[in-house]
Formats: sequence, C-alpha cells, structure tokens
Amino acid sequence: MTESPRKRGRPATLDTQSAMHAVVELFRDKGYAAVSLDDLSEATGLSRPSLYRAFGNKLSMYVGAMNAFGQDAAELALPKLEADGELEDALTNFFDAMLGIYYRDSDVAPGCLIFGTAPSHADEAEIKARLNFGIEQVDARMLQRMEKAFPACDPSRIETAARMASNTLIAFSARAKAGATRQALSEIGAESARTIGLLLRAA
Amino acid sequence: MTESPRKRGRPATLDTQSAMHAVVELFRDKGYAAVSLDDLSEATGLSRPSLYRAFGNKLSMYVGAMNAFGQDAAELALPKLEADGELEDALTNFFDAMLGIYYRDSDVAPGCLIFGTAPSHADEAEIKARLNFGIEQVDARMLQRMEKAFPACDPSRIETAARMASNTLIAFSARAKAGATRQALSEIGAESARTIGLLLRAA
DNA sequence: GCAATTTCGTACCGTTTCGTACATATTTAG
DNA sequence: CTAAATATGTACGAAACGGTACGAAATTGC
Repeated sequence: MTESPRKRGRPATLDTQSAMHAVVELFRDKGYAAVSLDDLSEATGLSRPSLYRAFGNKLSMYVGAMNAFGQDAAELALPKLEADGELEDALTNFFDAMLGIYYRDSDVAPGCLIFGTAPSHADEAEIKARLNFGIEQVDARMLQRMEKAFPACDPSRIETAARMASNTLIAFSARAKAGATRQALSEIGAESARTIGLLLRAA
Repeated sequence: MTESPRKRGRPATLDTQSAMHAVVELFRDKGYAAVSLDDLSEATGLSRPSLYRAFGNKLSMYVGAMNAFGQDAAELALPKLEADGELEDALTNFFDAMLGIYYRDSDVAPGCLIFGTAPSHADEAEIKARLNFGIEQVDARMLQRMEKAFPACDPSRIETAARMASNTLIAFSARAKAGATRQALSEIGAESARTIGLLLRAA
C-alpha cells in the first residue's frame, strides 16, 4: 500500500467490496443470464455506468463474482479441511463450513455460485475455465489432505477417495437448490466423511 | 389410442417428438434464461406461435424438456442399474450409460439438463420441484438396488452408500461441463462403484 | 363449390436488454 | 478564482425479448 498523495479529481464514493458482495448474492440466486444489469444496479445501489467502470461488462462481473466467492469460501472453509486431527473430523467440519455458505442465512438456499450456476453457462469459455479451476482446486486440496492423513495408503485409492469427497461437495449445491435442509446435508456429509475414513483405514 | 376418424381441418405437419428433442439439446447447452424463443424456433424449425401451441410458454417448455430428458435417461440407463449380477458392475454400467447421455456425441459435453442447468434456475418453483424430483428418483433407485444386493446390510450404511452414488452422478454433470473427458469420468465411476461395493461388503 | 374447421406463420406490440455519450458534480493545482 | 482532473448518474439508442392478434393455407362435410 503506497501512501495516497491525495488524488486530483472528485473522490470516489463507491464501495467496491460491498458492491461485489451484492453482485455475488444476486448471481447466486438467479444464475448468470437471468440477472440484468438493472437488477445489479438496484442491488448494489450503483448506477449502471458505475458498475461498468468498476467491474467491466456483465461477463467479467460474473467471473469476478466467481473469484470473490471462491476466495471467500477458501478462506472460510479450507482451514477446517487442513486442520490437524482425524481426517473424518476435518472433512465433516469442512462440509459444514461450506454448507454454512451454501445456505447463507436464508430459508431458501442459494447454493454454490460456482458449482450451482456456472455449469449452466459453461458455453462461455471464461466461465467454463473458472469452473474447471474450482473443481481442480477442491480435488487437489482433498488429495493433499488425505495424503497427509494416510501417507502409506495406495495412491490410487486415495485419489478415488478424494474424488468422492469432491463429488459430495459438488452435489451438495444441487441438493441445496433443490430444497434439501441444511441438517440433512450435514448428516450426509458426516456419514460420507466417516465412510471415506473407513475406506482409507481399510488399506 | 382411439381410431382417428379423420379430423376436420388442416392436417398437422409438426413433429412434436423431434421438436422437443431439439428443445432439450438447446436448453442443455445454454441453460434456461440464455435461450430465446427465436433460438428455439430456429433449432426446431417451428415458428414461435407453433412452439407456443405445442408446448406453452418458455417456462413450461423447459419443464417439459426436463421431463423428456428424465424419461429418456431413465429408459436408457436405469435398466443397467437394475440388472442382475454384481452391484459393482451394475453401478459401473449405469454410470457409463449416463455418461453416454451427458457427452452426447459432441466434443463439448452438454452434461445433464436436470443436474447441470436446473440448479441455476431453481428460483422458479416449478423448476425447483422438478429438480428435486429428479434427485429423489436417483436416490430412491440407488437405495432400492443396494437393498436388493445386500438385504442384510445395515440400513443406514446402505443409505449413505446410495447417497454417495447419487452424488457421483450429480457431480459428473458439473465435471463434464467443466471439460473433463468422458474416459476420466468413466474411470472415476468405476472406481467409485468398486469402493461402494467394498464398503457394503465390509458390513 | 361453399361453409365450417383446424393449422400455421407474418407482422406487430410493449417491455426490457446491454451498452455508452455526455452533462454535471466534486475535488486539487496553480 | 480558474483550469485541470476525476467521479458519477441522466438520458438515450439500437437491438432483442416474450407473447399474441389476425389473416392465409389446407383440409372435411355437405
């Protein structure tokens, strides 16, 4: 951060951070195509040209929202996964943390911006690429955590277990959007974690 | 089917079946909101008013597409799941059959209309309900098949295994849209099937 | 052949869409 | 106080949107 030598013109009043938050929530609720710039304008309190100047066109707003959402989720939930202790507990806590995001506070779960809405718009190359990145990240972190927990285990078995854990998380978004209760998914998460642990211990 | 006593007016030339097929493919590629009635008109070869008369408004077209897709998938893949023999083989063959649908023939996988695009538009009550029905169906069939294979197994363990199998299928849609190769998913499917079998046998 | 009946597409409506030109507001530099 | 610089929203435009009224086309009954 360089010291601001006080810029020249009119000082900016726009709060990029909170605006992006509103953008994320809107895209999460309604997907990409169904959200209009006017919707975004109303939700953020910014005029349409201001949105443009801040985030570019609609597509780059959505990709920016994917990045913001991904970063928030990583900061909130990854520590749970990477915590020391039993793998089962780490997985369970990670799932629960992600469910906390998927269910926000509302009764109608908005689910995951990346796994929930991006597949519907993957004909856009940028969205597809960012979606793929998100999946790769989850796969990689799962793999890493399981290798750490069971360094002697058969690598291909670990890989399968990691993929199953990722698949659980990905499917949770669809289930949340379909109306499953948070508690129901939390239990599935815990059971899946137990099962995956069982599997890796039975080497 | 009652015998047609030859209707009175101009004979219909529209082929509802193949038109619905085109509708499914378009919604599968681009989701609900991103598809315009003009797009549908071009893809089906029907005029916009004809589409209306045949399938109602855009929303009911989409829900109709979900039904058509679900029925096709059920007819094509469910027999694989419900076939006699080892559970692992049945699961593997079921996953492969579904992947055949998810990947169509194209190099760019359109994925699953229901699990892939519907979550993005679940703010529409009808879509949400149909999505939920799809998930319930898969869950129920999985459960049923596993109970058949291991009638003596702990019910709660079977339920967990069934949910994990469903989650695999649901996640495949997102993975396909993200660019995973069909072969890669086929292998994950087979490994997951083996793992689930292992789990249920280790009762 | 003529009227009744059904199917189908042209042409239109009002609204909404994304994107931007441009005038206005607010600050610093001199 | 004036000019330069930066930020912001009003207001506009061209296109696309979902949906439908209505007339043309094609058949059967008499």
